[in-house]
Amino acid sequence: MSLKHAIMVLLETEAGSGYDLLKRFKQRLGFFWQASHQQIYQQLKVMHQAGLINCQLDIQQGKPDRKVYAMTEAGHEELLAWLHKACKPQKINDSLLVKLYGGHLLDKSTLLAEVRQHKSQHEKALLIMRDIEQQYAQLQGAERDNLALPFLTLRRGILGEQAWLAWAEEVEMFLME
Amino acid sequence: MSLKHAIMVLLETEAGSGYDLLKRFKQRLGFFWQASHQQIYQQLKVMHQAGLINCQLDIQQGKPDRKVYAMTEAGHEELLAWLHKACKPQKINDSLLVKLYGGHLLDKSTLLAEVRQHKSQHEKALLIMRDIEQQYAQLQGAERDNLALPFLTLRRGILGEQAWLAWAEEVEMFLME
DNA sequence: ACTGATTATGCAAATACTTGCATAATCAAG
DNA sequence: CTTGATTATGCAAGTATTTGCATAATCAGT
Repeated sequence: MSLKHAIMVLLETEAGSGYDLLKRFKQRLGFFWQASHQQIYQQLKVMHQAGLINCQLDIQQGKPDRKVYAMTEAGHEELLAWLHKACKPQKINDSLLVKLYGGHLLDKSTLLAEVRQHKSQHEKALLIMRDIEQQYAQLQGAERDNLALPFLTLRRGILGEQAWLAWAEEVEMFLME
Repeated sequence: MSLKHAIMVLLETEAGSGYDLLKRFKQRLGFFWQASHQQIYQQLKVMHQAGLINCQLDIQQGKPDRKVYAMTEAGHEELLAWLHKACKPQKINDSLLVKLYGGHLLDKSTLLAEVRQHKSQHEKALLIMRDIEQQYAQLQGAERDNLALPFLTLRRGILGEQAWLAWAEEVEMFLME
């Protein structure tokens, strides 16, 4: 399982609470790793018990206390071991394609409507990524160098979305006939 | 959950055993829906209990008996209901990208080796899909028309793999510096 | 003052998926 | 004649994820 390792990649750079991590997932890994708040909180508990991370209570008035987690030496070693081990190819489970495969049971206009709905989501995602790409383009020196790898993961998102949209045009062409 | 619905899309066209379905998943939906034999057998049992499919024993000598499943009326209705309902965007969890994001903890040559390993898998997949595309291109008339939607799902695979490989070149360029 | 979004955490139950094991026959190749 | 691949099915246990519920304060807008 790799939610554990995704969390550690984020904690390695900076300690944080479950809620912090939820936000970091959305902002930084969201295009290629999606995790819900329940997954994160449950996983943090398990990882804490396993000694991969430690926890410091940040007592706040009024608000519930924040639990700030940080990597332990054992966690760091586990992360490095994972990084050195080959990872499996991504598992793909895309219900839109299953639906399209069985689309002869549906009329074209229904399929078209759904494809277009998905298309607008992908367009939105692409715009956001393009925006981040622009911000990166304006960086210089060490700041830019430090973000080289995250930038490459962003490029994966951009190229992936472009391909999705190019495909959607082929689908639209067919369904509008 | 949609494994259920993927199975129904396959059973709708033709009845089959768990093993048949396993093969159909690999050959037909494999590029966008992956299911293991345990998943399929367990799911068939559940679906049978729920009355979505029925089961006929095909007694064979020597070999274990085949259980041949077919759609029931209730299953057909459930499938149609699912097809008419909008589906969620695909959930993406790609550990290679998590690894790359945290790649500053690793040396470039290690990352490069892993990316190249994945690249060869994607190249292989693309070749297979290209081959099926060629076979489709030679079809004519009704046979071709019947496969129009499966062909579009194949196109998704091809465009997706091409984008993946284009991205891999950017990554290699950076990692070879 | 109220409403709804955001911050912040969590339990419990249900559902889904993976891993490891297990059986057992047929068939093709060396 | 034996080895390994393919056909064919499944249990049991462990791990992971989803869904629904629950609490409670702050902050911005109306």
